[in-house]
Amino acid sequence: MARRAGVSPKTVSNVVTGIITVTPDTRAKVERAMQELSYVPNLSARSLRNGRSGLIGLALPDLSTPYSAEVAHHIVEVAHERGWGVQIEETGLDPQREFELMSKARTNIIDGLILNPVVLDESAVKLGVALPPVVLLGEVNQHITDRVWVDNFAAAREMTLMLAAGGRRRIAALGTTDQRTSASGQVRTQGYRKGLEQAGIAFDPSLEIACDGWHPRGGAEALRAYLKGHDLPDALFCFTDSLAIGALSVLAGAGARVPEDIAVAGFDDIADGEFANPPLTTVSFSRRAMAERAVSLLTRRMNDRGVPIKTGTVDYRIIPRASTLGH
Amino acid sequence: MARRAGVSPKTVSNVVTGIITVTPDTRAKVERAMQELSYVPNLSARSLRNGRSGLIGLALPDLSTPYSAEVAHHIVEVAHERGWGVQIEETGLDPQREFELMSKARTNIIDGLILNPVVLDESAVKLGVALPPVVLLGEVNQHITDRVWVDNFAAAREMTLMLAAGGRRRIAALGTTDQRTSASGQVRTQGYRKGLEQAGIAFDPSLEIACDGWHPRGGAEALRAYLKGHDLPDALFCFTDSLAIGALSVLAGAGARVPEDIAVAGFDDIADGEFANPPLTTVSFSRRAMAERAVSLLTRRMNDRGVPIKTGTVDYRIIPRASTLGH
DNA sequence: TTGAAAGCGTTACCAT
DNA sequence: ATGGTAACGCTTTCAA
Repeated sequence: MARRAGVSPKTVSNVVTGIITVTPDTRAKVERAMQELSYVPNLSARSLRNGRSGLIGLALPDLSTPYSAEVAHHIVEVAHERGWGVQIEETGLDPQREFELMSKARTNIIDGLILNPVVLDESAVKLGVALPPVVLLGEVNQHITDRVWVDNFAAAREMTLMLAAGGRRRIAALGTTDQRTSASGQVRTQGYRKGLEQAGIAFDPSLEIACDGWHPRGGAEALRAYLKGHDLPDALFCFTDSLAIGALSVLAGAGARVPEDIAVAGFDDIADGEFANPPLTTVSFSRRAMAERAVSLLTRRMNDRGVPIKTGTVDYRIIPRASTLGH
Repeated sequence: MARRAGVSPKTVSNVVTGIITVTPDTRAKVERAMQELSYVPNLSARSLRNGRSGLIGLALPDLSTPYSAEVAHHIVEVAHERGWGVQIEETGLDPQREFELMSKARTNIIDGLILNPVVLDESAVKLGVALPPVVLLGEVNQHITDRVWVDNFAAAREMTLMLAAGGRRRIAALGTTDQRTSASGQVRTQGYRKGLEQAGIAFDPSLEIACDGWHPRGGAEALRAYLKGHDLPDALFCFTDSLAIGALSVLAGAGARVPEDIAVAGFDDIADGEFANPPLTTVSFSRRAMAERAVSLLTRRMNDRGVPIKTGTVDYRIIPRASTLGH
């Protein structure tokens, strides 16, 4: 009780929050007392009292991947600028975990949740009858809460068309998945197929290479196995920069020249892609913009739960680098 | 007040915490009531009452770097296994921010803090008179609180010796810094110098390449500038894998062959290093072990603030890969 | 084994 | 402009 050390019981509150008018005299007295006692307000009490903790949750599949790390970085940064703290959770690949987090959001330790679902399709979200303020990040087949997304379909299609325009015909895709495994993966697969169609290239299912996880190792192992039984394609569209880094490693080991023998493209524009060998052509979009939209939408919904559902779109653009240039 | 919906006012507490003996009958009644009301305990209230929030803070310089991301991933994972939530903060390169966070820890929203300082030397920590439970991560020149570290000096020395043993004589270091900029950087610099000495190689200050930030871009720019005014060294010890990735990119652009013309080594063993082109020799240590030690030490201190200061050591080992093999 | 009451530190409301 | 009082939801202490 810092209040004992000076004057009043709750005038201190006025001073701390600084909203109500306080006599300079009193304010000074209180401030001195606070200093002497090195007073810090108790956030738990404040949170209990006014129902807001000042914390938002951020749930990502796997924090250790460069893409997630960049997302987390920007969310934390933006949240901090607006006075919010961020509690981080990892969902792994477990949809159950995603559901748990939405419940936890109701325990009043966090005021809202930014969720980057992997597997979450309509069914999983619907379960949450009384949803806390939630903003979904990325490609999700549902429209029952706010979300921020990038048009993965269009981007994948455009990238495929660009590869075709460069004279490539046997364009393989690395990282294809079904809907249950990854919403983004499925959408990118569809965009890739549409791109082939629009380029007038016959669809060849043997050019779709599935893999186990969207990290370099998964990409490397899948491609290595693939090359044992197939000829080298003349282009490889990796659904993630991380996959592409794994693929480049395998191609270098196999003596395939990039981009002369095979063009390689990625998706996400992670920081390391520019410094890959060769530098990686990719789909880029602003993480910062994504974070700003997400936090804005969340703030908006936290202020008024009944506000209509809104979707924020983040623009993308293709960045051509050496990994696909020339032929 | 879930309690109204059944029986008792605080028997519900007993049921929830599950510690005290409760009649199966009553327990069932309460549990049913909880279900019906979809009751969730209010963590803020609990936290206010018993002085613990169940949250720990994790403060890292920059979450978007692969190294920090991996550390965060493991800390979150370990903390979660032990029932803790993790609030993430970024300190940037701002020592002021590090100090702020220690104060915030006293604000009762987090029970303890794991801090990975960049700049924090003795002076900065000393200021915190009433330190919250804090565990420091990494190389820090102070011993006034618990910490978990890797012997950067020995590792850097050993790596330098290994490069020398491979026949390299003009061994450059990329990422050297002074003490104010980075504690780890300075210690690695000293280990590098010691390694040269032990290998009988004369110290050549022109082979120490400073750079702006430990990310690929910083490494690339510093090395590119360096090569304009200097001959190619025959080895390059990068103080971070990220720096090495930037360096490899520049070397490839300059037509230098790795490892034939120049050996390149890194530090940290980030996931992407294995898939660099060529695969990167590096200093490896277990992030998981680091996280476990850190959380253990923190838990220990949170349970008893007066316990003696303890230091956890995480072993390292050098992983030779293609970037330094042969000559 | 369970109930009643007090109090954790804050802020909102009402009174002064 | 300031003080008093109550209440947020939980757990601990004491009593039944």
